[in-house]
Amino acid sequence: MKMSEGVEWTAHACVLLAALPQGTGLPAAALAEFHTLAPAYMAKHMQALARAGVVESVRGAGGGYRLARPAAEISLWDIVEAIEGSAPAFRCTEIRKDGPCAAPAGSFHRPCEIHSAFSRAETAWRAELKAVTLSDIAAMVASKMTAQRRADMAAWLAGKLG
Amino acid sequence: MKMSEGVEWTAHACVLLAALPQGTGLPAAALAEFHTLAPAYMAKHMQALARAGVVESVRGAGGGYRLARPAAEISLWDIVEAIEGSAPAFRCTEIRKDGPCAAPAGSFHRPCEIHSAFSRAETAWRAELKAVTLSDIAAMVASKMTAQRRADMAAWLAGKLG
DNA sequence: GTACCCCTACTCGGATAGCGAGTGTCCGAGTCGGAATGG
DNA sequence: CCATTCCGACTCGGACACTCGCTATCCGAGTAGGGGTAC
Repeated sequence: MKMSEGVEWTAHACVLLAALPQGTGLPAAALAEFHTLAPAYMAKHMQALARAGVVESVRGAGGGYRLARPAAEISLWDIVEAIEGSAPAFRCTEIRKDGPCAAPAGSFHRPCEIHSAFSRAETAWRAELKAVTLSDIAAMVASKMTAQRRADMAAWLAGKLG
Repeated sequence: MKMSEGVEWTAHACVLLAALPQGTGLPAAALAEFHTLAPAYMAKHMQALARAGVVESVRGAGGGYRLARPAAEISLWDIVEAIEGSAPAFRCTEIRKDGPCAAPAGSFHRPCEIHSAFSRAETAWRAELKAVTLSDIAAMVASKMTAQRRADMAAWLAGKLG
């Protein structure tokens, strides 16, 4: 029951993208460099985000990834879904339909009580993630940022955006 | 991001134990047989529940597993924690402390915004699971059970508890 | 001077190894119950 | 008939292979941008 490391990587990368001027992006190598992460592996995760429609990819010189829609319309759940998929963590295999006391398949009240309890829990979990958008996080991060770090970022971005 | 199959297995097994007369139990082999599951693997999972204090084990002839406390005091979260451990699914590795724009380690507002958002989501998830007890599930299952199945179960249990 | 073409460099995308956690099984340690035995 | 002892069977517990998915990497496909050339 552990989440892929890629979720953390891409979440931070998307927050960085959200801080950029509208319409601009960064290549995967730069997104990895910003947090000192393995470039090839970061590239793989960004592909997943592109497939899911969270970011758009631009090939060729000066290309890279940029958010596919405004940061206020991208939630943490969108990122989790892109990396991990939308399948629930708890998979009900309906084991109650087998065994010496099993009733005929159609006679059960479905879904089973255990399954529905876990479904409720996951729905609550997803609701919390859907309530947090990239713009929320970017705003909070920006409000806590020191002037020094803000200057460092501006200088670094200037070198990347050319 | 998928949960161990053992959670489903042991959850159903515990509901069965909750339906038994107070103080009585069943061996792991019987718990597996009831849902046609691999006996050895079920035994392994029941060991985890015993280590976590959710069930008590009794060795020797006529022994087996029984709930360590009343069914109303055992939640689904207790079972998940026993099988999966209590570590959160999202592990923050603090990647923000590295990179060309990283500030000194102590200067960050902690925890990071992404981390706290995932923590809130997992807290909500756990709260839902903690709100559901074995007695809740057992009561719902019992209320939906047909007379035929109730008789089958009584006969099967008589053969096991014999 | 301008328009066109080509070529280089850059970036994404998918295909390919490596590794660790979950999956699945088995055999030894420990214990209870009952049968056999002697008083 | 009853108490004691011993034996057998049963059950848990941990140690041992195996599989699958996440981790990590590299190379090919495709494209933008700039320099060169012809008009």
